[in-house]
Amino acid sequence: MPRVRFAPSPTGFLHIGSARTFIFNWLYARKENGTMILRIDDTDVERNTEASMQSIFEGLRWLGLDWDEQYAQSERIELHRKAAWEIFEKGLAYRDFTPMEKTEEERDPAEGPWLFHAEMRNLSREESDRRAAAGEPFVLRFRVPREQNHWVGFKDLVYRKQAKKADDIEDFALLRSNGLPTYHMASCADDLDIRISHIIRGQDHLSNTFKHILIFEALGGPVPEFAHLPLLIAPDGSKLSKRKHGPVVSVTTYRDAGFVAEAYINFLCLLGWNPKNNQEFLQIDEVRDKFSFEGVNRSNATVNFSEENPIDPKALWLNTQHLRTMPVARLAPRVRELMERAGIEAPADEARFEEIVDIIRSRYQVLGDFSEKGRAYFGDSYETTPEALENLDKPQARDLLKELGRRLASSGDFSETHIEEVLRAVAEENGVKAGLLINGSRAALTGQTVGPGAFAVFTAVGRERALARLAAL
RNA sequence: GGCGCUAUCGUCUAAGGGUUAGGACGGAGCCCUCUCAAGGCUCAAAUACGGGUUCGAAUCCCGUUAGCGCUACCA
Repeated sequence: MPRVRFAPSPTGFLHIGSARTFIFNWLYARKENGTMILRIDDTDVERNTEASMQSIFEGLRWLGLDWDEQYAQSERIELHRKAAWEIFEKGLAYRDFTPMEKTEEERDPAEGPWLFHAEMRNLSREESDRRAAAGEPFVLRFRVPREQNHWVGFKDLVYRKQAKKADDIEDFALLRSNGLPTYHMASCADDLDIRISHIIRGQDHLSNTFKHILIFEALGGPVPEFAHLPLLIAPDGSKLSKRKHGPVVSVTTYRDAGFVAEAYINFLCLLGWNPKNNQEFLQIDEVRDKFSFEGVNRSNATVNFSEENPIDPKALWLNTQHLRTMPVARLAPRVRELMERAGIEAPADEARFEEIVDIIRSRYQVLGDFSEKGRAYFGDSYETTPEALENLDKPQARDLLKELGRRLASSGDFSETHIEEVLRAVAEENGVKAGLLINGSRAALTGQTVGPGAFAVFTAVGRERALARLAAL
């Protein structure tokens, strides 16, 4: 059974690319009956913040996807260190006493790639131990094989066969001069210890994988399977960054814009993956059932946003699809919460509340529409638009609408069919087109010229309010 | 600079030797209609470039170009 992990480093909010990586890990774990692990890669004490950690959890909580085990790397540093020294003891790593500044100077890209300091790589164990004992600072470097034609390879589940000459890999660091493990060291030691079977992550790690394989092998552990995901990029082709692209890169932006998590997950899944059957509107369970790395493509996906349209239109479209089709019982609580925050006194009765939501939801795009365009359906504080006023100001409109109200008031029947009958009768008796009263009703009852069918509007607004609004004309 | 990855409509993508290069979003138009949506129909819109291989290439190979990634004692 596969064991997969999502390993964010808490240096910012939950990035949409990270969210997608989480989702793909989750999809695979759940599809294969595996284990989903959340590992916080918080080894960089300089940049980690508690706030960032919270925002990652906040984002994941909103997405509503779960995990089975959780670890924090910072609590496992001894394990990483032990692993590093194990590699050293096997002769596969060595101490490099070169000061950091000197190393930096020596690395001149124009001169070609830097691989290692020969003197340090060749230092005898005795000399190395002696200098270390004397307190001289060092970094522990991996001794990358230097025989002619040594290749490191693996088969990526998405990018297929990958191979690299060892001579194109520098002797990378395992332990810093302060004794703390580097990312490569910590990550691999943990993956081995936690028995990760599949590493599913962004393609930005594809090149790093060669180093990781070297570490896994040096530790004698099984080398996990790898699946790299194409990256999410901005319309200008650069990678998504908060500094450059602003809030579009944070998942909370979409939550705040009124997305239902189901829709946003759906959108993210479609970036770099497809079910091969042209289906795009999918529930997470369907994606899970259809998921395979075969369906993941290899080129980066552009998130389509601009100044004028900060939200990808396809994401918006998916949101409308989910909004109008998801079980009302699932949608209603979210709308309820929104109403409370907006200070709208919605009906307390849940069945009644759901009825209203169900009637109006099919023309809304985002949750916020319920508290904006939907005000009149839930409470009495709403504005009447100039267009609606025009409809009411048409000759006879107000009088006949009042008359309609009186007739409805005198009847116990408030069904849509009955309302329609009465309305058409009033129109006919007075020699006006039904449209005058139909559009007038909508204007009178909601203050708007757009919305559900006029008779449904009566039901949605409710008898008491509807009659009051007609009477008040 | 070195190494690696990638390249189909504006965007997400399908087609892994033979298709009028398909679908979706977005755009335009028509139909439906009590409004607005939805829905149905139609239209515009793509194989980066150059060479091969082949009877035949979006698909395979090579090169060019472009983008991205790695090249840190960051992750």
